[in-house]
Amino acid sequence: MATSTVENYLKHMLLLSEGGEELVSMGALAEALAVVPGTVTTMVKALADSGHVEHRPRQGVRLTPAGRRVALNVLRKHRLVECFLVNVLKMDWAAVDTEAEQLEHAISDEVLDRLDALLGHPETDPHGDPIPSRQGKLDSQVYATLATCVVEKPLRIIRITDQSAEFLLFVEQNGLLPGESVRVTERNLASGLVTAKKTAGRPLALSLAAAGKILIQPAR
Amino acid sequence: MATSTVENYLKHMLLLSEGGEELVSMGALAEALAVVPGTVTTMVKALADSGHVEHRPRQGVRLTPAGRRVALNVLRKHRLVECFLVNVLKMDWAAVDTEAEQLEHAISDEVLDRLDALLGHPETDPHGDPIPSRQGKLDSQVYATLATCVVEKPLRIIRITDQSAEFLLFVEQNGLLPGESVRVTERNLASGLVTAKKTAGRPLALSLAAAGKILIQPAR
DNA sequence: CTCCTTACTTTGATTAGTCAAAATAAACGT
DNA sequence: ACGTTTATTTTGACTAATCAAAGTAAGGAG
Ligand SMILES: [Mn+2]
Ligand SMILES: [Mn+2]
Ligand SMILES: [Mn+2]
Ligand SMILES: [Mn+2]
Repeated sequence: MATSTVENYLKHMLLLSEGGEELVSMGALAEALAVVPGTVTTMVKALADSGHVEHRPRQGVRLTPAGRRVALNVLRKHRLVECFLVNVLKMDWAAVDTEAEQLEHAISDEVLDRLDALLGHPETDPHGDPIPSRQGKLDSQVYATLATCVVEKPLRIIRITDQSAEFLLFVEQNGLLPGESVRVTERNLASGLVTAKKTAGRPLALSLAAAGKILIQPAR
Repeated sequence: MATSTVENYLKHMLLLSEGGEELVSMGALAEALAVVPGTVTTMVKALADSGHVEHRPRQGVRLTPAGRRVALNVLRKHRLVECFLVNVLKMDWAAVDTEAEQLEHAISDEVLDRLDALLGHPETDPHGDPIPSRQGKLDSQVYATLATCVVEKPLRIIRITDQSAEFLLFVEQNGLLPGESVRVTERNLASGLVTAKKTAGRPLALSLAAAGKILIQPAR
């Protein structure tokens, strides 16, 4: 069995390569895993030996099909656990990522399947992040964000791509949860400010950086 | 935070001293944890340094109040998780011990509290094992067993003190679950056989060793 | 009392995962 | 093209947890 350290390495590689086939840089991986770069080099060489990754020295690293399989399974556990914590245990959506970070390594495939059934086979977690299917298919659709969308068109919020408790709390308190309707009333590149407005609410100012973490779709 | 290894050592010390204040032998701990005795000696000395246990060289080891506190919290997690797996996820009661062995180290106190509420604050797990209270109180009542009880009196099954899947499966298939009514029709010390009979069922033969793992109470 | 058995402890080695700091390679700017 | 910056790799050391095997202490059996 893969240790939880190995599972974390593989999962973060998957997240950092977001669908595509690009190489993940050692630095980015070190940053994501909160370890020093030398540690990543060492671990990646071990993961290459065990056939989970392909290591291109001084360029980066890429998951093999075997490594991707493991990573998808861990990510599926992570996101289904988040669903469980929010929908069944009624926990705060800002707190569940930390919990799931541990639980993703502790639940068996058997428990995973039963959780999935209990929850009614959800396709996204509470943050709108897509849940890999049991067969290992992961939705990789690319969405616009509040920083890139057209102004004044009605939008639907799809996903929040920042798991930090602070940001999620901010999003929640301003009613920008996945599923909500919103539109951008103004975007000023010079000041770096975006103004968003819910159908029945006062305008809300966001930095471009923050707006870029809120994925949207044109309202149907 | 205590590592999961430390949590396992402390939990098993608690289980091996069953309520009382007796010293736990190093050999028994090694057996329970499936490690060699030398490993236990080393770990116990470290646990003594961290104030979790008191080590009497060549005699045994005992939990300090601090160590007992940790152990009770882990045991509470273990048994509540078992309840969840059986009552909510409908898993087989013979399989949940293995699952809980991992999960007991991965769930936070916050999740623990919410699970407890979801399950309606149960007092025992699916095997009849008492669940330590949030305040650290553990029921230490001593029960008779099918090997020690009086013959022909009506009994109620309270608890099964063997977590092995084989034994639990056997118990389940013969309807000896906690809560069921039963009586001992015969006990032969020479042959080491006990015969038990449910109100509406044919007689069942058990070894004294097996009968001793089934705790009972006189039916009310 | 002496020897033996048994449980326990010690010692030395191993594996997984990590960091600090030095070494190296590639890219980059002038 | 040359020196500089930056990312990556290497090296040496450390912690937690483990085992194998050798050493030691106590408690009987005679
Ligand atoms: Mn994790
Ligand atoms: Mn999420
Ligand atoms: Mn455990
Ligand atoms: Mn149990």
